[in-house]
Amino acid sequence: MTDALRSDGAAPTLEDVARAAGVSRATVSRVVNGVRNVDPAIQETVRQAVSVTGYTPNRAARSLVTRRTDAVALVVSGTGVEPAAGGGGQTERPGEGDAAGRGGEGSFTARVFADPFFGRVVTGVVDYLRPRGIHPVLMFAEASWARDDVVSYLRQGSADGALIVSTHAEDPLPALVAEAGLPAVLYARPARPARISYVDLAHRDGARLAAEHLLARGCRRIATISGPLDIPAGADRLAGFQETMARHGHPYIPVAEGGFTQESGEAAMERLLTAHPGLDGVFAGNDLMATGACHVLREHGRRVPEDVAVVGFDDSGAAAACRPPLTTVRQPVEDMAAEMARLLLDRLAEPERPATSVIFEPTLVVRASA
Amino acid sequence: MTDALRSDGAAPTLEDVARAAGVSRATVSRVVNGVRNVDPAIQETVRQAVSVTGYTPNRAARSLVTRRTDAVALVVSGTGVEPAAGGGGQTERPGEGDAAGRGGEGSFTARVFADPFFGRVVTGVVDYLRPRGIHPVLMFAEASWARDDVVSYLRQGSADGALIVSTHAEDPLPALVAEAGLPAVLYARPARPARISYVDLAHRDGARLAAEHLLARGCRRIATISGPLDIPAGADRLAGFQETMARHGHPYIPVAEGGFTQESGEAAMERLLTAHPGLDGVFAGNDLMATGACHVLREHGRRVPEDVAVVGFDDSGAAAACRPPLTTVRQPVEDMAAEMARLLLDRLAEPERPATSVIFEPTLVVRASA
DNA sequence: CTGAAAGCGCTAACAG
DNA sequence: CTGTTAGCGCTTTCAG
Repeated sequence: MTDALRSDGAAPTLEDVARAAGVSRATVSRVVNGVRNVDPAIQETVRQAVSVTGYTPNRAARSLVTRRTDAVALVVSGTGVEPAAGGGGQTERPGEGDAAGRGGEGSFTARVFADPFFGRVVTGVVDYLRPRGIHPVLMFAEASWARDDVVSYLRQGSADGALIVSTHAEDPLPALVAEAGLPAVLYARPARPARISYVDLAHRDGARLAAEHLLARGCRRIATISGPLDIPAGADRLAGFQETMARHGHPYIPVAEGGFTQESGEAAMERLLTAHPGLDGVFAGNDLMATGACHVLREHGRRVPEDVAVVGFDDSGAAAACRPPLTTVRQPVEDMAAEMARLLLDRLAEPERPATSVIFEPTLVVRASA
Repeated sequence: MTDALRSDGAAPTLEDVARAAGVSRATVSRVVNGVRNVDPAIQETVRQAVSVTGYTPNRAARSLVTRRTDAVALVVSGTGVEPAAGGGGQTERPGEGDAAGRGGEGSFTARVFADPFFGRVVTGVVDYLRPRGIHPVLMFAEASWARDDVVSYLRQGSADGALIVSTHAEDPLPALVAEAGLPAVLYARPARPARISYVDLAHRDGARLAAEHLLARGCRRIATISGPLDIPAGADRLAGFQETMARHGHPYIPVAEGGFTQESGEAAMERLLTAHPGLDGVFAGNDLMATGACHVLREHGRRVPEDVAVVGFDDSGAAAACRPPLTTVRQPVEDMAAEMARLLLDRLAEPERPATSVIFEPTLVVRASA
């Protein structure tokens, strides 16, 4: 277990082990890689030599010949968490100076992790990849230069493929990656179909669940706080909700658009309450906004769920942390992320495999808020 | 910009570019790497050839000779977020089967990201590393096998060094890495000093700020919800708080230990309230627990801050999201994480540089809760 | 079943 | 300033 047998400080190589074991590099390579057809006795000798020398295979050297890195890029792409600034994220690349790139509250990465959603994606991906010896490299692609980084990173062979969380419809990354023929899987259906696998949630079905629950509960003056409408998840949840409500005789539903943040949920709830003081039910596009709605409702003297019932979406940690705990539509993010990883690994093992998509069904989780 | 000039599907190599430009590989390498001493005219020719062939340097090949990967491991180590199970995280490595390692609510990775703290660390690290072309590889080291993975990952030269978030005092990883002589920087001072750099917060000073604020506000029946006492950050905050209170004539302070989660904060607050119904001030070891405390206080009819003042710690997103918004002690996590990254890069540039530590000073952020 | 030999694609002396 | 020449450490035919 020691790094002995080498005068210089350099790490021991196959050559060193071979010499120590009195065999050839090829043989050592075979036993290290568990290739069969090696005499058990020699196998043992080699193992000893490996442990005596403290040998560890050099990954760069191995990658060079196998053309595999056992790493995948986990990229968070234009997420719609971006501020409603003009342009389209085509900002300049930040300087390389000392003060540059220091993450204030406003940096893209900071905003990304402010939403529990991404932590769940990471969890699902990592838990699937880890037992398989694959390592995730974290990347963010909020601007043109960052997208180029992702593409060249993959083209350099620094990672075997990419897992892309791309919630924003206008995100150009999926197309870029697909055109370049790079192995990738998306979280969320791409705006324009491409030869690329993805996982997604049946958002409309989830919204239907929420609508039916509110209705079954006896709510009759229902409003909704939608997510950003330029994000498919936001738009689909709204559409599904309106659709179901219409089918049940409520063709018009007041809607206030939010930005998937608690703060925006609070603001939206304020607007809704001002315009419709008598409402008795609210469906929010995600749990963060639902939490904000609860706060505002209480501040205005409304009891939840007695006076106003509230249903969220996602079943993130925020749902259970809310007071009262939120009734919400569960999006199995961890499972979806794991599936995304599985699809990528399948594709890597079998490059010709056609692109596929897996759509998950949401479920209603009833807690105290509705 | 096209991948032309190569009959087979293989990626173009330096050789291809050299041929296209009518120069040697060495020259192409020079211009690609921006080495001076290359005739401007030839430089231009080469650049053209690069773009015509669609050349991208192969990272494995480059790493093999430079012995650099431009990647660092970002590892979350035994964090004390672990359940209070016996043993010491020496559990078996999970199977490699299909069902194994699928991240339920209970997996280590899931628990890690349930705390906003880690997202902030990632933010700080990524924002510092990105402009410098370094990529973070996410790793978790909650058990013995996982720690070995980290060590061998580094020894394989898969990453140039490690950024280790190790909050738990008993965590063996810092020592393992230090002994192996691998470049690394810690977030939080190691239990036993080692030749390894770290960043940390002056926890006691932060607790002092909280105590003084509560006192200045007029609170006289003060209690505290501490973090896990086997985590230095938890113990130090408690010690600092008690110390300051004692100095101000309050030698005895009721304390309930929590686990840095909202839920544990709720339970602790219940206990405190039962034993000391008349309390008028609470200092919680972090914002999550403070949020839980606020919930329980309200449920018990106490107004915050009128009846009971609450001070949190960290100034994480939870502080602003809480109703009322939390007065809290700010830990500049993003800055600390960036500094951690800076220390590592310095060390990589100058291997002989001695280990250093940087201690950050907390500040009080006054909001509505106290 | 084992060894010899040929590279993978790139950088870095060292000559010229 | 540019080209030639060695490898970096490993896997993988191909012989034996």
